[in-house]
Amino acid sequence: MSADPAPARRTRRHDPGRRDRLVDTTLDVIAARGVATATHRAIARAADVPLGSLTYHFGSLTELLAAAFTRHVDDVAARFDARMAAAPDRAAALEALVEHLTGDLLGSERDLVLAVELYVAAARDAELRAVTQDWMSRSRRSLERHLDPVTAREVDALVEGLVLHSALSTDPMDAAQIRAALLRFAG
Amino acid sequence: MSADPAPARRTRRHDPGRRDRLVDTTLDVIAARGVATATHRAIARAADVPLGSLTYHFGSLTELLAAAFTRHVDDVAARFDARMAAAPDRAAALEALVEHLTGDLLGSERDLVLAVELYVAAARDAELRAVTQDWMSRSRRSLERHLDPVTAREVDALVEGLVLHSALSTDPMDAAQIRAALLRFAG
DNA sequence: AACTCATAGGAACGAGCGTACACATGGCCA
DNA sequence: TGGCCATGTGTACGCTCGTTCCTATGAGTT
Repeated sequence: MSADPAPARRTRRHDPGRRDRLVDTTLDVIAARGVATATHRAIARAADVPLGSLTYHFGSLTELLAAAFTRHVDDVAARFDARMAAAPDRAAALEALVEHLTGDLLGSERDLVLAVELYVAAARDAELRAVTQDWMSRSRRSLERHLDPVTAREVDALVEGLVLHSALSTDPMDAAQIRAALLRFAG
Repeated sequence: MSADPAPARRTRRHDPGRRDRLVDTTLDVIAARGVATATHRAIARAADVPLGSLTYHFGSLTELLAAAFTRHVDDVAARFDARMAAAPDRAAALEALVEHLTGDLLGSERDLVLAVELYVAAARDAELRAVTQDWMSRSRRSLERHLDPVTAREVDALVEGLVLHSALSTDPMDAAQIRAALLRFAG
């Protein structure tokens, strides 16, 4: 302990990509301790940049949070759509959906937490709600590659419930139970 | 404007039931503007009591929020269990579930908002997560009056998803669509 | 009537917050 | 080379917050 006080960094002027790294660090902070603790100061500390750097690159904290969640949603939605596009038929699409849900979303503590934190933030902030809605609609469009619109919508709601359930329950459903539920519903 | 400065209330000492009214007022504030705005000061203002009164009756803000959400969950869970108990068979139970969901929960802006705010708060607070888990398990037990445990669990997750969906979507499912989804799943 | 103590009331403290702003720096172009 | 200006930095302001603390009051008891 009591290490040298930041010796390496010094006059790191004109740091290209800092804005990008701030977005990444923001996601890290949200995933680690929740959107409520994602303050300018906490993010600045985690990214090892001065406080003023945040308000220089982002006009407000909400703008930064929106940028972070947008990046995350883009990432997850793209992965999901790739899975759906690669599925040759409806049965394969359902298996790919199970894989996405149990592997990508619920398998990664980080992705699960980020999803719930986004729900949380969106519940009260219109700008973040737009990000959530974008995610929902992209997810539904991916499902509609193989499912009819009505089913796609219902599956989407069920998926949201399973995510919430996994995050809040002490005794969450395992992969086999989730698979059974989805197949029962849409199989 | 510039009305008399609180003329009626004056030396309202020994106010019985104030603790209860504080819990109710807390729910009102949460429903109106979100759990993030439910501060000591906001609640005190809404209840027309001095700030110190809150910390006198509740050791901390979290304790007050937990008391408020507990009261709400008790209320909703009791209403739901009454519906389930009154249903003579499985088909009637499913109709009662639809009624509860579209009428009680989603039909009341207040109840819908409170449900989502509880999810939100529970995501980061262990004490409030216990309240959520209690709600989930009571809801599941009510469903098990007519559904097997596996189905009850899956229906519970779907209901959570439908609640979240209704709260966050610009284009939420209507009662008929929700009924169709539930019946398709468990009917 | 005197006493007591649970309840009520209001002010104050220290901390953390978003944001604004004045100043420093150095890459880039004339 | 010299100067401009986008970028980087550190400090400070004004605000709200949860909580603490001291004082006042009056209902119930003796």
